[in-house]
Amino acid sequence: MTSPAIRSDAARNRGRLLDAAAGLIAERGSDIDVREISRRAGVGMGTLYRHFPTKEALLDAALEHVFTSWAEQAAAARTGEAWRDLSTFLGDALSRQTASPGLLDAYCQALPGQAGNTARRHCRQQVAPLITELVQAARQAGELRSDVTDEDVSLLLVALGRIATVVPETAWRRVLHVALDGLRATAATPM
Amino acid sequence: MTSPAIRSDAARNRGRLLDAAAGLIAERGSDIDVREISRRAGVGMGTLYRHFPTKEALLDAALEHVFTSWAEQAAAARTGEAWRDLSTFLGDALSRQTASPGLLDAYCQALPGQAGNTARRHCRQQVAPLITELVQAARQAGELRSDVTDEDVSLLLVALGRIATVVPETAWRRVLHVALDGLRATAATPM
DNA sequence: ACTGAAGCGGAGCAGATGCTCCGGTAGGGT
DNA sequence: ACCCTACCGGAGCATCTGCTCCGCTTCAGT
Repeated sequence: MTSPAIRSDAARNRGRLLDAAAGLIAERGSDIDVREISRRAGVGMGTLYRHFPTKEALLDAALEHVFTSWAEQAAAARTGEAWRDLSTFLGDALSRQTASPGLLDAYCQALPGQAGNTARRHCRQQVAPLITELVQAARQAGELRSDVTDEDVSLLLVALGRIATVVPETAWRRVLHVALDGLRATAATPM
Repeated sequence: MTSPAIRSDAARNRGRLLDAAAGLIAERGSDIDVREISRRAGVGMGTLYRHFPTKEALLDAALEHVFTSWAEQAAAARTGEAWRDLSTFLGDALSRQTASPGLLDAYCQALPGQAGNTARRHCRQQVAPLITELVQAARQAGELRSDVTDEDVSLLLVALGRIATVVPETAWRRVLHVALDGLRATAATPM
């Protein structure tokens, strides 16, 4: 019959490769040597390229896991208090970025208008709807200024992500605080 | 006599190398091939390495020019209206970044706490005093919130620099607007 | 057990990139 | 006009990195 029945070692190695790639992305961003990925996964290079047509494909697959769990945890953290939810979402996202520098890099590569890479775009779509919801809720609660879009918030997040990898947490939290104050309805100055 | 008297062709070639490097940094950031620099300068690789011990040294020298002229033009644009000066400084800096993606990258590499590279740090010091002045003036005028430091503003600039290279000007100007609103004394929420 | 096809490992290829070396060239003081 | 020396150019070296190739291994259906 047509029962391809994936071999057990193949499945195991595929998982190891994804874990290794995700770990390395977390530690050092998306600029990694394929040899290092395969070494960390405990497999050979041939195995890597049997499972993924290209290095980029592997990184995309690994990132998708990362983004999915980010979206899940962020959704679970919602309390219903709109403003609080929005600001903790941003703070948590930046914390996450501090711990794994590749995260918002990947998100940035998926911004509309960026060249190509549909897989990265798919990563972004794991989180984008959540941002839209948080923004809408905060706006309807009258706490977020009404002329701010979800894309503005996305961009703000990506921007802050750059400094989150570079300066200590106390420093970027100050800037986040300022940015949040700028997002408040009470601070609005005509665009 | 002790008249080293730099040869004319040497001086000319050194200038060409600096121009070529600055141009390429502007167009594509700091990740450039030495072969391309020397080709654009119309000289050979040997010439490049006669004048600069390393690629980094050449880039540092080229960036110093760029930063100097940035600082000069920004200082010349001051009007005395504190808030206006601060916000146009930020807008102009981001415009500059849009035109030459390597700019704030270099500035970012010179942030305190970053690893090494004294030359890059020297680049930052071309602009840092100006930021300090602008921040002090705006604060004394009572328009900038009092709990914000010049380093906060630097970080904000670097952060916004990331998106300035990636989305159209209308998009990053919106985010800048929000950030500026957050900097206003009237928007301040306790840190 | 048996067997054959899917899977595995890592040497090696091709191209990119920072830098060096050295035979030849040309500036500029005499 | 001459010559010495600083200077020039670019072939070539060493290294890195994404990817392929192919002989050997191991799973899983019988």
